Amino acid sequence: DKEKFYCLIEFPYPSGEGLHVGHPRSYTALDILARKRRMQGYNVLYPIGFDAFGLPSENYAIKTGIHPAITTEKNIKTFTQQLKSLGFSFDWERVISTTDPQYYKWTQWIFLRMYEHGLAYKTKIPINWCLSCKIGLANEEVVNGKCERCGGPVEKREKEQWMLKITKYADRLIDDLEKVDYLEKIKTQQINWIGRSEGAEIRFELEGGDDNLTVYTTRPDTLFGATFMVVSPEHPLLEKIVSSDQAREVTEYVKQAKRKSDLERSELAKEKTGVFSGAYVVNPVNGRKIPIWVADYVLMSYGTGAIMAVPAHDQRDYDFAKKYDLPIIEVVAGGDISENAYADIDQGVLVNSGQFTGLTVSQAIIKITQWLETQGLGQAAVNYKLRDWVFSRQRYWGEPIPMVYCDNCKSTGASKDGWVMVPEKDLPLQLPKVKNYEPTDDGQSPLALIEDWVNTKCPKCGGKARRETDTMPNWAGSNWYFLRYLDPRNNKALAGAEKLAYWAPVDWYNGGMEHTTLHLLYSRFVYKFLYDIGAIPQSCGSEPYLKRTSHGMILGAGGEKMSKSRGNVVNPDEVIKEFGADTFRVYEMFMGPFDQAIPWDTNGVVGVKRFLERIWSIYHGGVESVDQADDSLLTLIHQTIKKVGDDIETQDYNTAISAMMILTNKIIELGRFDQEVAHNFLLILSPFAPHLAEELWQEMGFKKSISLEPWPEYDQDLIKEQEISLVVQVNGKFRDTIKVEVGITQQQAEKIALASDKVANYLEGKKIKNIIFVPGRLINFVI
RNA sequence: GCCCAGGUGGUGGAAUUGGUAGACACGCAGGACUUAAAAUCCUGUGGCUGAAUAGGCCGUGCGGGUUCGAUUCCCGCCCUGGGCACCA
Repeated sequence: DKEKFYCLIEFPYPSGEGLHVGHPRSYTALDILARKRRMQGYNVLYPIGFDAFGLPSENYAIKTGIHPAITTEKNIKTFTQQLKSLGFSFDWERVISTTDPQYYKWTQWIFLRMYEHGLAYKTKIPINWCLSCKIGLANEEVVNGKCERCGGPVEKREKEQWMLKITKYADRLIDDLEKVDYLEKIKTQQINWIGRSEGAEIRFELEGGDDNLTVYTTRPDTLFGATFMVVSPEHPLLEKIVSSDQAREVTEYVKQAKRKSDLERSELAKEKTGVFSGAYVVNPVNGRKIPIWVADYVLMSYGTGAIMAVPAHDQRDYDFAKKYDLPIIEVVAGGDISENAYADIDQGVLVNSGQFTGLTVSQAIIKITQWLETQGLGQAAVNYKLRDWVFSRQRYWGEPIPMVYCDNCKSTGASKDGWVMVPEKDLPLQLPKVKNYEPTDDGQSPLALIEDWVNTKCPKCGGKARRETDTMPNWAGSNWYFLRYLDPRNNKALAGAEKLAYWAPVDWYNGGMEHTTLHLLYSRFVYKFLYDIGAIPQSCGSEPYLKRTSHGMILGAGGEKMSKSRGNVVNPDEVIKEFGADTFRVYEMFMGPFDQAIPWDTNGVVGVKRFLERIWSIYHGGVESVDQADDSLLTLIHQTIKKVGDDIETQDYNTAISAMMILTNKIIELGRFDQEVAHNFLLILSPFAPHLAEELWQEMGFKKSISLEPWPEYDQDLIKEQEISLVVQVNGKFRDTIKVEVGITQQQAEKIALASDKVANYLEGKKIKNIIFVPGRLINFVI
């Protein structure tokens, strides 16, 4: 009947390098919170697990021939031992690994439900293809447009991939942010990533052909200013419309674009490139003939892959028009288009726009869209930056996608596209053993070579069928892991309804800012889907995480990212061995503001070590233990209880520790303390330095663990200061402070302030024009 | 190029409904203890000036602005970190 509190950290990928000093930053922070919440009487869940599918294990297997499962098991053991040495209060009974078939059974189950609901589909999309290795590459493996393994050229190649329709949830992923308590910057990043925009789709007739070209624009009001059209090099109509005399040039340009990575395409943004296709469209509003260009700054993945270029009112179009000497027609007055495009939408009036001339931009957007609709030339449309999620990988070390392809079912119509689901009773579809972990020459996963696995019976018609050989990305398992913790051994469901109803959603989730747009968004999507199909009880609500905070990265000593190649990696085991687990924990919390990146500094660890040793000595006769210590210490301990408690809630761990250092220094300065101070200090210290606090607690004669004691309350009356020092300024410059009673009035303050010699010096012979009094803060004489 | 953060002493940082800039810690300097060193303890420590723990001036990335008063708010830049899919 205790109130539940579910706090969560992002579970680690158990890499071969072992625990990084960055991992414990987040784990310690929420361990402090978990311990405080337990002391406050909550039923706390603080679980840990391993996100163990992934590229590094697979690459290691390719290099050494050691099965990824073996590597993974070994790495998990190392991580477990390292995590345990830091004294985190994780629930070790609930440990999960995404590579466990009993776990990924449910990852596969979720995929099947998505397929059933039309959210999983196959389509052709471009992937990175290494021309010499003849395999598909992850973005991360493409470095400066070259293959990371062989250094050879990489190009884009179309490949059939499973996709998840996250775009269907785009609006809800934005709107529901109102229901949750995330750091504002996290919400902003997500909203910008989803990138909802409203505009119009407009059809342009191709000159001398039956086809038409549809563009998406957020500025339909500038339609009269469209002087050319740009299609992306991947546009499906391009081949058809290109004129014979431009064909060679266009083909060459498309080939070049294929070689460029997306990063390159964006880095070369300053100098725009493009070629004329030789074809024209007709502007529906004025019948003007408009040339069609091809340029790689237009992406097939956004909108329709084609834009109407309005150089007068879009800077990129402007640059392009200047470079290729294309006409620039002003249709919104208010700017100076001789220098730059005029893109302000809040002011400006239409010119050169026929019947729409004279309208404001916002009026024109509505009127022109309406006009397009009545003419059958286009309609209002919403677009998102967010794209559907590519869900398949041509890799071995991932969850097999539980789908079977059956020609027979396709021909009979039993399956529209030939794909048939593996029945739930056959899950988990286990990853078979292979001899070779390399993808095949034609870019298929290594699973494709295992004939007796690939060839199977169709679950629907019993005929010959072939299994899908792609596997899922590493995000598949990490999207829902927080639900499995609630019921980790359940083999009837991903988690039982009662357990879900009790524990879900997560109350506080902390993770890296780098996961804001991928993991965090993907997992919100998956959770919403599970909620929609009733796999999660209604009472849990439609958001997985009520609160989301983020920690900054820990960098190497020089402020650079820690990496093997830079040789600036700090091994947590060595720090723990030399300084102890509590020092390690407290240092990581003390080193700087929790949400910001910060360089590691071994010198700083020394200060924390001294702090903890001073505490030890206080409790070992270093100061006198008296019946009742000074009032000033009593005030300070209560102020510290408040400060530490508040700071844990706002994640200002560094100032909480600083407050405890101040308390320590005060006790040493006084040379004495009493039982009340001694007890309370250990209680508030215990979440930060659990080993030390527990040891001292036991030495004081307590039998029960300090972690089971209640969190101390502070006394409101005791923390109030009776006297304050009021700042006296003359013309805004600090001149003196005066000791005054808390509730002093302006008249009294003026009197005391004017009596000060220092102040009088500055006021002598001057006329006081104004006096500003801020109660409890300052008094300022303006002369 | 786009989105999100950040820039304060020798170093990590503290302080924001606008109100004493530099808490706490590291480092450094001086001292105590020691045969000596380490550890520990004490004192000092933003810069310039000054005999001064008297006073003065300067000082929170840069340039402007608002204000009695700006690290904090506004405008324009520069630099660093995280993310990226040129988002029309």
